[in-house]
Amino acid sequence: MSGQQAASIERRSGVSLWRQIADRILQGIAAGDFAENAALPPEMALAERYGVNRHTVRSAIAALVQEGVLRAEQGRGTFVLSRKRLSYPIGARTRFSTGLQGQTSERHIALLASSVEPASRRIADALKLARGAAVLRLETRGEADGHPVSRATAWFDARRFAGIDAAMAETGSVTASLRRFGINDYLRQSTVLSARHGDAADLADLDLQPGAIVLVTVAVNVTLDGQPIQFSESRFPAERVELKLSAND
Amino acid sequence: MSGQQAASIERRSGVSLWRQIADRILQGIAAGDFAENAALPPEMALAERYGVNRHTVRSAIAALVQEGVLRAEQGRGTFVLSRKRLSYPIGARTRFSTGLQGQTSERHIALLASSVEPASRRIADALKLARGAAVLRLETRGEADGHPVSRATAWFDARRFAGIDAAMAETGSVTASLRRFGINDYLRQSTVLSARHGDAADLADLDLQPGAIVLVTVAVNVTLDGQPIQFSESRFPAERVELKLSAND
DNA sequence: TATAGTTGTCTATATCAATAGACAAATTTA
DNA sequence: TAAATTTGTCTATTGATATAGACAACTATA
Repeated sequence: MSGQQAASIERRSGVSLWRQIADRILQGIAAGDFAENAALPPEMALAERYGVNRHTVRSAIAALVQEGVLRAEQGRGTFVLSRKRLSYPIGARTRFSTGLQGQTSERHIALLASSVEPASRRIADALKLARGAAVLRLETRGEADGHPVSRATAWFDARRFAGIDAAMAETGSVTASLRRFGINDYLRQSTVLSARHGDAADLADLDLQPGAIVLVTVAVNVTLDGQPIQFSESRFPAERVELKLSAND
Repeated sequence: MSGQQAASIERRSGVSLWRQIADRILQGIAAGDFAENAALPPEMALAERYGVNRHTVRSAIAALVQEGVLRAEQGRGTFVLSRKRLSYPIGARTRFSTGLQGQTSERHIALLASSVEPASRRIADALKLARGAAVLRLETRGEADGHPVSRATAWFDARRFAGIDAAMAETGSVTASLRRFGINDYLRQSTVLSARHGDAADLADLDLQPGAIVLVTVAVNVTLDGQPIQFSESRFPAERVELKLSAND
């Protein structure tokens, strides 16, 4: 809960104090401890609150200014720029574009790369294919109002969905692409969720700073009669996206 | 996906190289790149793989030995101790004990603290109470086979559920405690998921090292006719728990 | 227009993090 | 037994991190 954070700065943890303080400030903004568009407490006050030197606080602030979270103005103060976290709904009918409707004015899926490869055991099992069967792998990035909000790797049966990469590149939508293959509706069969630090590729693709956290979902989509059609792993930047799980639908 | 991690060690990120490499090794274990009970590659090989000095790898390994993830034996190698991630199911009927059945031999919820407080706007809204109405806050820790797997803060209507703290302390179960108040079944209405670095209190309660990631769920439970009875925020250690979202029930 | 409060810049010092090289100690293999 | 492999320990050097203090530059306010 907000306000519950005690003196939680850890030394000798392998994470520098300025990065820990930057993370705490981010949390504070997310929790509402630091209001948007308002001034942060002065550097000296923050230094006392966290039990560190003013210069250490300055390093944290400099990093957040660099990330576009804060704006510092000499003589006036340091201000919180407004940036709401997107709420990405996950349920039986999880759709990228539909899910973010109302929160963004524009969104689409960009195809970064695609390739055909033999199915690993994990993927073959999920798609109910023979091990080693050809699968089409799509590397995609979800973008909303020009900002990356997801980075996904998806696998399809290469025989059944030959050319879905071209469809994705053209339409920018999984739903629209599947429709070209006669699939007008599909359901999410399973979702497994975890979190970790983003790796270099994720950080680059999602425009994140080193140390940023990504939410990871591993999901299987099926047709209405339960036939698996898509296996995917998606990474979401935790600082910009939260996942809203819908119990029903 | 596993094996896809490139040279993702970032310098000058505020996160030390040895901590990043320790995290990478943890990921590698989770992803199956490093098999359990088997030897890790030699320190020199890891140093080359990650593009750092052998001593830096040694620092990472030392940290993981300290955390109980690895065991190093002079002359033989460094070995991965077995520790599977628990898979915690989240769905319409999310139950702590039932959900972990089959994965652990023993599990219960320990009551750390409880207090009565006026409902904040967020809690009043979720529980459909008047703002400032008395709510009972329970601080709990979920434990499985003696290891902490969750840390939750839950709020109940203090009038309707007076004494549920004592019931929790006695039964170690939310489901059993609610039964004493005439509630034999309940559903999860909503779950919102996010992730962050654990704060000091979380780290202490969940027995985590600084820098560890926690998965955070904010959920509302309701009776079968839709009456909200519980609002809760739970923190799960990402290195030990994954969340399995069930589409249906 | 002073004055107080705030961010920005500079110097200096101590500790941590990372690299480099050498060799010891223990284990496995030929 | 000898050689090769692997972890453990030591010294030394460099750069990043953190602390400390002083003062400049800028803004808002009395």
